[in-house]
Amino acid sequence: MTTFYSEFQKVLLSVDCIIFGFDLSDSKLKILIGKRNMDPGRGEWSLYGGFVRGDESLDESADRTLRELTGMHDVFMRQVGAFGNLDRDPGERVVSVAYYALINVKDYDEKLRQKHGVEWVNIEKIPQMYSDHNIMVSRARKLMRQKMKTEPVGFELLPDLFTLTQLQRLYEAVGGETLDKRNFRKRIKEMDFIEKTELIDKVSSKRGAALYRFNKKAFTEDKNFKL
Amino acid sequence: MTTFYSEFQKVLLSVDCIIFGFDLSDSKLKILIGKRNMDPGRGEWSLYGGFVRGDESLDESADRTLRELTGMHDVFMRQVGAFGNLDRDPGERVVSVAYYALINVKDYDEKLRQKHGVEWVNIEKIPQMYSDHNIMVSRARKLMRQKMKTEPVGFELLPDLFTLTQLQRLYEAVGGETLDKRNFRKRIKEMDFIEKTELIDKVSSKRGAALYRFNKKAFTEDKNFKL
DNA sequence: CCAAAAGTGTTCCGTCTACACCCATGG
DNA sequence: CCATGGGTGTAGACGGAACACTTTTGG
Repeated sequence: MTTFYSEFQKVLLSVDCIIFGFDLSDSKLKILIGKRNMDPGRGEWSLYGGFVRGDESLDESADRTLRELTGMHDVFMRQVGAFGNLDRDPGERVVSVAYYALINVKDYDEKLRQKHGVEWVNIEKIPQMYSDHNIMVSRARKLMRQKMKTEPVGFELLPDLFTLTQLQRLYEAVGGETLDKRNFRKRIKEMDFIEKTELIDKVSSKRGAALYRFNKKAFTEDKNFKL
Repeated sequence: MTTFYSEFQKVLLSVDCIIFGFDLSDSKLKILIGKRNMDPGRGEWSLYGGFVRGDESLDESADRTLRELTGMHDVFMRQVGAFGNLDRDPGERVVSVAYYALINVKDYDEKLRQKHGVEWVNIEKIPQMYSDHNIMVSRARKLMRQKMKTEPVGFELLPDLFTLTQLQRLYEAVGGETLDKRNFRKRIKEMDFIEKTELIDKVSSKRGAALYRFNKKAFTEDKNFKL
């Protein structure tokens, strides 16, 4: 390979994933973190991450890392940014590119989760983490909240079929404030791409709640979203 | 130095700067670009950039790069993101972190500009550029627009003293739509941190226009912005 | 029979938008 | 004296926020 820039120093590149999930049982937004099992920083809480290979783009590396952890593919992911302070890694210099992902918790194989030693932690109760990971999380959260408000990505955090109350609880968890039920439902009704099905969910309530579905196809043609 | 991760491949890191300026003479938003003077891609239009040194953080590297080009410091800069597609650099692999900056055009020494061979180009008329630089610009522009709407950073693009018409033209250029003069001024009047001075600008009009100033101190105490 | 969640409209208020004329001055 | 940009207020439309009761059914 031709080398044009040989006089410059190279650095190690890693990706770190902020994996958001929505816990339907307690209506809390959570992320996956675990105890670091390598030096430096062994034993500290940490995001799941890995090094970027020479044969993959940053996005591909993030995809692969997430797949390693969860076995899932075609997951909604967005870059948070690059983190490159000199002191961010006590060993040698590592620049890390953070990504956030939105996954449906129920699609995540519990076995895999345990194997990797990660757990779902309430976004409001994230412990002190390794290096700059807390900063990554707060930046990711801000971006994710912004995205959720302006684009229909919240459905990535829910099952294919969901009740309106579940959807509302999700938006409440993300926005950090309770919402008015009637106003919320009024807005939903105006979005044709959120379709009511004939199915009834009898788990979460005695009376039963209508199940809804996000029609991605209908959205691309439609295009008006605001929550 | 202790080496923890020696088995992983390292990559070259660069920063690229999207430098926004507002041209008061034609009320257009512009960025600084030049013809690339190194291989690969010699002669193609390109953002100004440079490689990250081993002894500086990413933010510091972006600062330094901007200072090299403009001689300016304490400039408003924000990271756009990391760009790391495999094919983005025809030579060897280079991952680039893009930053955007907002500068007051008149603070930029014309001699320095010519020395570096860069010019101000209307944001609406950016030519095809080297590698993924066009993508960087469009991403930067989106972030910058968002920032301008929600935080008082537009003043970075103007002289310390400015007329309301200049401010309005700036927001029109950024938003891509003309604004109503009376509504615009009404909003300004509600922001106490935009202070009217006793000074009159006689350059841009015969009658003369009041000059305003952004009071940064008053803002941090105040905190309500919406344009 | 009652606890618990689902479902459903209307009114009010504040915000945003549209809109037109007089003023001051340099040339 | 007129062309040019500076400066000012109001009314109507619209969208967002507040708000309470009935329904269904499992236990």
